[in-house]
Amino acid sequence: MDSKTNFNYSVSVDCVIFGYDTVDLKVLLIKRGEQPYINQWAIPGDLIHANEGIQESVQRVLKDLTGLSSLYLEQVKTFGDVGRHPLGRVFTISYYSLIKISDYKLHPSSFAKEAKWHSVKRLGELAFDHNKIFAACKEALVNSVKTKPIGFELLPKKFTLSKLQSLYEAILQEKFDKRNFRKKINSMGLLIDTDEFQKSVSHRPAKLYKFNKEKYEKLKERGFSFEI
Amino acid sequence: MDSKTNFNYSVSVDCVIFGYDTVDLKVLLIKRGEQPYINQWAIPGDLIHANEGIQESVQRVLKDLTGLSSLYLEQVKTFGDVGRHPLGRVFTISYYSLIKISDYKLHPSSFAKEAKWHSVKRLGELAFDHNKIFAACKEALVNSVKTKPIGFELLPKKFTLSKLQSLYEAILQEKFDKRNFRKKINSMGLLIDTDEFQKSVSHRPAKLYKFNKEKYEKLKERGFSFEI
DNA sequence: TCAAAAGTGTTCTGCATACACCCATGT
DNA sequence: ACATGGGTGTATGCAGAACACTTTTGA
Repeated sequence: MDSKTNFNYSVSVDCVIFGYDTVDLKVLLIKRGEQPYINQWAIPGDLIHANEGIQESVQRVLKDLTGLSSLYLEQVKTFGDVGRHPLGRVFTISYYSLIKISDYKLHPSSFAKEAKWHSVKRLGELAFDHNKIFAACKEALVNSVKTKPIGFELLPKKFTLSKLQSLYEAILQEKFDKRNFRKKINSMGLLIDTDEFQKSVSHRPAKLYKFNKEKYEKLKERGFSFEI
Repeated sequence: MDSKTNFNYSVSVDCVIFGYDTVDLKVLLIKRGEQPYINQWAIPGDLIHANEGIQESVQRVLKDLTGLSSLYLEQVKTFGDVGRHPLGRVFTISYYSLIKISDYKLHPSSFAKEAKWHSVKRLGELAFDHNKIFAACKEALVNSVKTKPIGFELLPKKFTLSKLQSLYEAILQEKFDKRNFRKKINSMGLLIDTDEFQKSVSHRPAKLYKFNKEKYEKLKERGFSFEI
């Protein structure tokens, strides 16, 4: 730390953006338009600017790419293997975030030429060490989806209990019993029963619920812990 | 990423070293011998060298300071607020580690003039943003101590069930019922009953146990999950 | 004989699990 | 009328929580 000669590394953020579309957990990837790894899919990211905090930087990347702010953003892990970037020593701080796919439009001012939602089940080989980064972020998502009601954020404002269950099944890759799932959700008392129903479905229409975020915040303060 | 002009940041590792001494959970801090924050207590750390991986770097710091390798090492979070270091943009990747206090000696070749174990209950104001770093690492320790048998690593090879209980109580800041605690530990079947007992204690001598690490590894592979 | 910690079982309660049938709607 | 998913209750087992007395040793 004695001289300026130590200041010769670069630091970026990479942001694994998760979304959900009634079937599958998805991740938003960009196709690289330049070397290295040209034309390969990659996790969106950028170098951290000089006067920008880490989280600010992630939010900028996300906003540039999607026009959206994240519903949820969490730092996961920092990667910095010696050879991970051909141009020099680049550390990358990985985050994951959640957005609603239905809100998403590829943003015109984006730095990415092409961006696409990929099912998390079938990712090919990504640029750099991005497969490792993805795996770490996926694991972090799974962990916090079990202990925080962030899953709700991926659904439309009003949703049915079956949709909620499908979402958890997609993320956790595990089937749940319908009655037990509903029992657990109900016992938490975090849903508001709108008195609306699905329309024009060719079966008995399901009730629509909203997530009661205020109540969750209050319960949390009193030591309530969410668990699925 | 177009030119070398982006390579002007610095990256360090900070390592929160936890130990336990029959009463209290402790953390090893060093007293800074230079500006900034001269004479304040700080979490040991160092800049990452050019040809060194992140984890390698943490291990070097730990070895230089204590002469020991860590029994456990885990990356926690990266800090990089714009103003956190007066000399420039310095990111720090924080780790926590566990060592046995009884094995520890201040290493002669150490870069630290003074190092001392502090009870985690009474830390004063630390250098830089080290109070924030400490808090994050403490939380990470608590989380993994509940789900991995890393607590065992902090005790002598042979220990009594009461010592084990005290350790968990110190780390988790929570009292346990003696019978229920023993029941749970026994039901996991991870202890080897040495047929030895404490000596020259002025009360009924307690049985000594060893941790059965091999068995734990096997059980883990079969899906066993440790939980306290 | 006293002080100090070791050691030991049972009861109760609540939560997770397993499980099968009727209901409302569109076609 | 049929196909499709929506919606509901009960019985069982297991694990966590509460709880008090006897034992062994050194001083």
